[in-house]
Amino acid sequence: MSTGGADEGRQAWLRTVADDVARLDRSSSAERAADILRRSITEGALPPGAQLSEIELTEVLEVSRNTLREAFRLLTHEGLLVYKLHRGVFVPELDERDVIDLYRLRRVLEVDVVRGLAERDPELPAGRLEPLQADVEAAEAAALVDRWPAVGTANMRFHEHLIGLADSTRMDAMTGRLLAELRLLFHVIATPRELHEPYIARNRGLFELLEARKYEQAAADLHQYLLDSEQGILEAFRAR
Amino acid sequence: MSTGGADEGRQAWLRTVADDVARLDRSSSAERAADILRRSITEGALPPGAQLSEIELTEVLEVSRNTLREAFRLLTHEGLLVYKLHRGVFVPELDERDVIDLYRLRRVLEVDVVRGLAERDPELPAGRLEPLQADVEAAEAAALVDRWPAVGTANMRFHEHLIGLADSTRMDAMTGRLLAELRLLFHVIATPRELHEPYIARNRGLFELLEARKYEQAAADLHQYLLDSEQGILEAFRAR
DNA sequence: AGCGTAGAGATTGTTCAACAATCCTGCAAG
DNA sequence: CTTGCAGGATTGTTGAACAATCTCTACGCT
Repeated sequence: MSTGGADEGRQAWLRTVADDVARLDRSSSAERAADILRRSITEGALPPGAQLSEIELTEVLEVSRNTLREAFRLLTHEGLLVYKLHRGVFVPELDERDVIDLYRLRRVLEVDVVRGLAERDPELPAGRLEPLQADVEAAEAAALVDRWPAVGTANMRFHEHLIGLADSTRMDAMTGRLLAELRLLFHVIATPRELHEPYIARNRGLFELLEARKYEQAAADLHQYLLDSEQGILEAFRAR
Repeated sequence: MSTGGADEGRQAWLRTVADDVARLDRSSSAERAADILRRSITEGALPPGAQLSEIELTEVLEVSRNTLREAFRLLTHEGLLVYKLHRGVFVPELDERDVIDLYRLRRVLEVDVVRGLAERDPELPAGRLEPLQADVEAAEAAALVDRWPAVGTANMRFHEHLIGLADSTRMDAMTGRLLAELRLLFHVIATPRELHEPYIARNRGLFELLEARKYEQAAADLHQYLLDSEQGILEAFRAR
């Protein structure tokens, strides 16, 4: 086995392998069950307000009740399910106050991340923006073939990667939760095109501002962007 | 039964009762076990890095393994425990990067809350600051009798109530988690007095600024406050 | 008819005991 | 010094059982 290569290169290699191992290991029946349920919920198969019966799901997912309940707990703490004591678990029904709450946090966190980039610009390695670019292009490609839910997913991933630039595990965790709840909101909206289309171009604009290192303007744009997005969802909500 | 009283008063009364019921109903065994463990951890009986054996704890807490594992999950999502697959649960060992990460988030959230108070000042009902005042006084009283851990608890509660002013359930949840992790950090620090004492007066100062509705200055003070606090913890950390 | 109540049936909350899968330890071999 | 292999201990998962609670229906009362 070659011991060659700079220390830096070797560590990066090891880290990559460690990540892969962690991803494989991440089995655990409960988490696998949670993955399936998470997708069902975020993709709208389980509508808000729906109850998840334990007995039915143990049969479908082929896990025991105890394991299933552990999966429920996982999703509960992500905000994708709510427990009602002695009555079961339900897909939460979010209302306008939740929209406002979610967007308030999104604005605080995302704008701060972008603003913070200015200070640590020098230490940002090249290629750090590549995931953002990929998301922008994925959204544009999906729009060309009228796959609006896919556009929405790509747009969300854009924001996830944007937060990722901060290198803060806790921000990543919070954002994951916030965006999961946001996805919940999207399903009560009838017109996904009107909802997502305007933000394809805005994401590209944001990306180009970041690439040009105009962080302050990017932060200002993002702030307005999120205000507009919030308004759009609130209107769709009131018109439902 | 009297139906008298203003609507406002009646609602407050109902809410109080509802809270009590919820507290009694509080789904029991798993959460009771979690409560005990939470206290053991936040009070330092279980040091960072310690492993929690399932068998031992089922005997001590007198619950089944499944229930205990549910309690573990609860605490895991509060950040007070970490799971290592097939190896067990451990009290997390936080390092300097975690301190920086935690304080970055605290600054973002708390400063934003205070700044946001300016806009919604008119709709803030009177007496909203009372919990903060109580916390300040509790800290001062505890300091007089040299109970520094109690001072730390009161100071934390001050920040919890500060965030509470935003009326954001999600911010409350995040703050709960952040402060729980912070408490974890305190136990690797040998000198609780030096750690907490300076912030008794600063909390009072902050409270008085809020009372005087000088929100902008309060926000600026809080920002510096959190920077100083972060620095203090980092120094204690490096000197350990 | 309207209202409150009792009871049956279904669902969730919790426990227990057992087995499977994985990790850690110590030791022997190369 | 590293590698490979038992053996023992711990965690992961299951299924069944029972208790507690909720929902719904049917009944009786005013």
